[in-house]
Amino acid sequence: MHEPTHHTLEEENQLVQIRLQKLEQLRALGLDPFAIERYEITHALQTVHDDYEQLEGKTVAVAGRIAALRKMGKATFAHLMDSTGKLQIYLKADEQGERYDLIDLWDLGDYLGVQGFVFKTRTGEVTVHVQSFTMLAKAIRPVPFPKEKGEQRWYELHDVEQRYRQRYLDLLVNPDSRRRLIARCRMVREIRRFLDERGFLEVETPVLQPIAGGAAARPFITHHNALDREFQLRIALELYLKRLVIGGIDRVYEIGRVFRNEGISTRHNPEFTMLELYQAYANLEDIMSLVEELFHHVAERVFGTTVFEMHGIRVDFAQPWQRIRLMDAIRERTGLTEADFETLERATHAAEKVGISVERKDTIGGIIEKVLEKCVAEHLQQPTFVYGFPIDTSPLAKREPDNPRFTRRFEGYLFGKEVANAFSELNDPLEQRARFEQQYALRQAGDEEAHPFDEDFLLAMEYGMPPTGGLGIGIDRMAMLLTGADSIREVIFFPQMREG
RNA sequence: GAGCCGGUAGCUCAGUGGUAGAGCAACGGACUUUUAAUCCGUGGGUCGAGGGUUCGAAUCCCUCCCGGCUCACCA
Repeated sequence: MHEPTHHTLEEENQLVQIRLQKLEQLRALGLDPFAIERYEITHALQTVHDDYEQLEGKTVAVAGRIAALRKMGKATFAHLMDSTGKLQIYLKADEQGERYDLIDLWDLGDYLGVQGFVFKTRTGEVTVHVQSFTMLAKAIRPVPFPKEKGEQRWYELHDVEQRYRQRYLDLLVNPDSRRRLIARCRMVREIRRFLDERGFLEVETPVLQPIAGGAAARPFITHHNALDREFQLRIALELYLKRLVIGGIDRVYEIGRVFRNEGISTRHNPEFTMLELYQAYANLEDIMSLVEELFHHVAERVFGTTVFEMHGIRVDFAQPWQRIRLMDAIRERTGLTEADFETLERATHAAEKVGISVERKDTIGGIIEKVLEKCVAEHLQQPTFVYGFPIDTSPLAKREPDNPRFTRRFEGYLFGKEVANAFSELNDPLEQRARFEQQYALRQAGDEEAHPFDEDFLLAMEYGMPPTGGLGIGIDRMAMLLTGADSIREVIFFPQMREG
């Protein structure tokens, strides 16, 4: 634990000192900006542009941050910014009288409320001719608003570290960041809307779990003082949602944070957002259709198009996804066949032939999935369902009836990256017990990420679980692909950072 | 965890052994339809931190911190 660092503003630089002095002057004049509680606005800034025809000559009240300030003697122009956009304001000295000098106490970043009439300058820009104004709050640190001309920007906040650590500044001054992060929020909203329309119930399940199961990953561990026992932070939503299906909630989903105690990279944040849904009486093909419709819906509703492009590849979510059996995809790309993976020895040999190093803990299925990741995934640019995953890496999925080494499981790929994972859920409690036992054996053999044995979940399944289709989607990854972000940190407001 | 690159003014960046710089921002002045406003002037720095080499270090060496990219585990 580190003691928090306390700064005193007196120690800060002259830019802060000057703003503090301006604040004092305002207070001395009885205009303390921090005493203001409310300012009644008639319009958001963008709506003044949108409704200019009706508003011309009319009086409006608007508010926002000062994002640009151009004082030219006895006339002053400024731009206010709010969450909808920007609007220019105009003040004249002879109309304002003594109050005109208050402009000298304005800084970029301050909040201003103004009342005035709407007009267009001779260069055609919609502007509010200010009659009265009030400072609503003051920024005592300089906000790095860039210089702008049209779409061009100068002196923009580029420093990646500062953009992540002080995301509020990034949001204020970098429109691309703002658009991308808001798009992610709207995606989540549209996913909810899509599922709600189809009769799914959104639920919340425990984050603190006795045994974090449902995926292969190392958990975070925490401690409950009153119970004096250890809990793990969830690594997946799966096993609790299935308990709810057993409890009669036939269509259920959760969008929630899960936690995996693993490395941080451009594609990994220790806490990330998962969507998992379960639909009783649905099979794998039903879930494929659901995924197709979900992406179509989100694309259209959030981005207004079904066509997306990344690195020169165009995809269209109005089209059905391609479907290919995993072992067929591997054969197409490597020439390796199912027979090459019959035994661990042969599978190891086959993997090494295509340049993949096999670790001791790898199972046959693990090796097959490595071949998928290394040799096949990058070719799956168009939306594609790869189905028929090995049984030993899919301990919660039903077997394929005619090929028991593989399961009724698919992964959805897009632009070469995995975006969805779905099973026809295993609902046979006897087989589920046997699968957990296999995972337990792997764990005993040193695989820390093998699925834990969950006796309480088995108990639930023994009371009867319907045939069920299930789906998991990494929301952050989905947001990266649809917004064209190269790093997961660009689609998470506050990504994990080391202590700075 | 490994390799490569980076950290200099509020912001964006120059500066590779010899007095710490530029643009924007700030401050003072001029300017009543500007819009990267313009013009004149002024102030502003723990050069990520610590140690070392040297007459002299932002610069060379070592250690550490933080970030980026690539790789490995994974979603």
